[in-house]
Amino acid sequence: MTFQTSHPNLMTVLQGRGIRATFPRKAIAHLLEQKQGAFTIESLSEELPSVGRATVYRTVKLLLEEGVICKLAMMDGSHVYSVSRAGHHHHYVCVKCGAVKEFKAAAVEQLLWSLGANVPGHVVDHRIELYVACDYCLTNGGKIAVCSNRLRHQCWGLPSE
Amino acid sequence: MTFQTSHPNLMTVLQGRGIRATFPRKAIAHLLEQKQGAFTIESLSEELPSVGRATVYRTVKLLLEEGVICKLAMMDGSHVYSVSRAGHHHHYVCVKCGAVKEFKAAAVEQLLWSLGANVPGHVVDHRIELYVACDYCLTNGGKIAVCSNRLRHQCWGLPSE
DNA sequence: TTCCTATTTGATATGTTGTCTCACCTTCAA
DNA sequence: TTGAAGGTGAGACAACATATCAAATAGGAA
Repeated sequence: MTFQTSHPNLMTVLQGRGIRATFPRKAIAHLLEQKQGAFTIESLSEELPSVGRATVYRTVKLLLEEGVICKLAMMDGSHVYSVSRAGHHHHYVCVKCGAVKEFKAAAVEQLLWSLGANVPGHVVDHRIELYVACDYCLTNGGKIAVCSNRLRHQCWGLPSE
Repeated sequence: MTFQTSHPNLMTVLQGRGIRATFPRKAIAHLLEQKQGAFTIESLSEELPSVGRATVYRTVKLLLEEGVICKLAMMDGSHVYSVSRAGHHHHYVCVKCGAVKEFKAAAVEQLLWSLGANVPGHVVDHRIELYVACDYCLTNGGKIAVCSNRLRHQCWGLPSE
């Protein structure tokens, strides 16, 4: 398993791909460079009141398409975003404080590949998320709540007969 | 990998858990027993015009809490539901026709367990979804579209430095 | 069977999240 | 410096989901 934290200047990377460096984009890119955990579009919008809501949505969509941020599904189905600092990777998310960490694990890809071989059809993509209670939250009683009611059961089936 | 298809009478199971057998619930349970693939709340609502929309939402929520259906995240972040026919399991979803199949794979659980051991904190839950183009869609050119624009890249990071 | 009450329902209001439109503004190459 | 292509903000609109509340119902008690 590998963790990555460093990343180059976002706006420079985007300009290199032919994307115009407008004021809102620079502001968002600058903000994202400092983000450690997960964020929502609304939180971005609140932090940048001078940027229109529609533009925040548009820019986040652009950044997703460019692969510099990731969209994560929380346990309750809501979404958060996080800056993508590695190549293809997966996430673990603290269900209490919203902290997101990336991990890469060759074993995961290997396993998915072998699962894919058993699936009738052609595997196009996959999604893996680990939901955790992080060390900080465990030792602090989970007080830094961001996403309180996200801890819910899903996919516990009927007893098969 | 194991596939499961049979399931007991839904409403009976729910009654056994102290849930009242009202007309709308019976209607929804009956419909779900016949569902093979994924469905949305709107589609359920259309199939049951005599049941109020709010009640469909409420009942789906109830069934989720009871674990008899699963909520699946599609690649574009939208949601579909499917009847949960096994115990803990994962899904593969056809991104063209929306067909959903469950699978169980001990290897997955084993791997996730070992990943969890490397994660700082306590793993609470996980989510795995495989997105596929199913056999039917591959041989039929994917014409039975349900979820057309769901085939999109996610989580392709910046080159790490 | 009838009655009673807690639960459930449907209609509708409201909230949340995201997209669309369009007049105006900005970027950046020539 | 200039002009065209592209981007922006405000607000309308759309899709999806929850809250409210009077009326209806399920199902146990009598």
